[in-house]
Amino acid sequence: MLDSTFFRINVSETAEKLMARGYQLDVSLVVDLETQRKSLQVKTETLQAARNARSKEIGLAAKRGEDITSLRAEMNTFSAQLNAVKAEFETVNAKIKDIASSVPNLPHDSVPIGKDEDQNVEVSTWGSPRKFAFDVKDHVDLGEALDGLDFKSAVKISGSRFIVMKGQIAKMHRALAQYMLDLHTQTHGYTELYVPYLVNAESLFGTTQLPKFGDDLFNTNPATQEGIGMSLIPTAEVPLTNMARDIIYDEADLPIKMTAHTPCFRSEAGSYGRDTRGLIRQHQFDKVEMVQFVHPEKSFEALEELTCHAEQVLKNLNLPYRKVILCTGDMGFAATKTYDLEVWLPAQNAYREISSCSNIGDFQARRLKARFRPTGAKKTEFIHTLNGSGLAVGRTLVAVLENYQLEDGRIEVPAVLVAYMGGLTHIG
RNA sequence: GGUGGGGUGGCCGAGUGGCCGAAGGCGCUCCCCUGCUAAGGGAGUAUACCCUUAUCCGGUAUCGAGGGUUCGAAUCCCUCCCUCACCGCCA
Repeated sequence: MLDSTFFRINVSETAEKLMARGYQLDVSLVVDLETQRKSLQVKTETLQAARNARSKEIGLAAKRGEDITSLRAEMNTFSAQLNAVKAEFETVNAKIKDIASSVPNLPHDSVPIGKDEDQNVEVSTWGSPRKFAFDVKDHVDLGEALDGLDFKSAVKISGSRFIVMKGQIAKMHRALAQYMLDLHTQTHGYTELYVPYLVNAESLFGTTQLPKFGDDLFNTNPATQEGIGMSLIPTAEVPLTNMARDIIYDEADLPIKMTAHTPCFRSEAGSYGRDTRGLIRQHQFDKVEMVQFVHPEKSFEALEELTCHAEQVLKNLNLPYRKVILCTGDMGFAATKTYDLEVWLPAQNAYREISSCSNIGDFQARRLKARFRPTGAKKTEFIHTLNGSGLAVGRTLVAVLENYQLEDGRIEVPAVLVAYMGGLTHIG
């Protein structure tokens, strides 16, 4: 959610920036509603002040034993008037909130203008794709041959876009997550959290999955009269970032760095037919997520740092990757700036997204009421939130299988994982 | 799942219709006093929004959430959420 002053004072500038993202803001509507809101609020509060004063008088009169029936009657008509104005005020407010919560964040000035992913800009590449002296297999063929990936059983049990992993491949999947957590907690300074996988609607609103992106979620049955049950988390960003909801931190508490390994559940509505083969796009996948709460002046610095933490995993696994900065048209709803890390997949002969690291600025914090008090200051300020995958575990497994495959179909275990695999150096 | 008790400021805790944004205590901040320490005295100490060039002042809202009754609700009524205790069940 953007600050309301963006809609009052800098409307045209705001609209222009949103245009770069492909969002058209109805400027005159916004200005009109804001003007109405302002005058209705003043009106309402003035009437409320009058009502409070009169009520007090009635109380005193009654105490003196005076007759108050006429005063009461007078107040009844007054209240009717107040309620009418109040209702109008609330209607306008609701409209503004609707608009405000569907407007995406403003891109940072350093973000390239562009329409879609084709206009993303490569920042750097690391490592060079290995040359294979044989025909490479993709992770599906490799995993099935090793009896480690069982798509058939998953379809039977749940449906498409699910996986059953077995044996050493299941173990490697676990090893990858463990390794990532250890790296982030032991050398990158994150605190490990274990969090709920089912979250309520307030949390989803706070991290901006709601109200716009509810279709991407798996929901439990409506549990309340409002019809909103709990939802399976699409990413650990939701529980982690909501840790800050309704909190006022001391300035000295910042930065706060958290990581968690969780499954993620996505309905993948609207991606029918894309990545239908293999583990790339699943309804359920594991991810190690990093989240930071930082001082507003430090958030872009923190984005660089957080992205490096994700890169470090790829480097330590010796997986070639490239880093791209997303253009305005390809960024997520809440982000001010996003780096994607794309890992090399030999079988696809392409780089594929394996991590996405974003600075959200104060966009989530405003919804979350996540604030800090600058040392010595009276007023609170919104913190900035950041999140990034470090990394998507399933896709990392894919990358390891494909990049570490041997001609005979066995998989070499990356050096840093050997200890996590009980000393095993090869699978198969 | 059953029965009963609760949700009030950073924390504890008083408050059953107006004088309550809220006593008192703790904590914290500042000041005074005191060789040091300890003790003592005084003042201050929620959040958001509105008004305001800004500050001060002032206004509005918030006592778990939402709705209702009333001229007026922390206080009465309804619904929901959370929590504690005991019982049952149980990874």
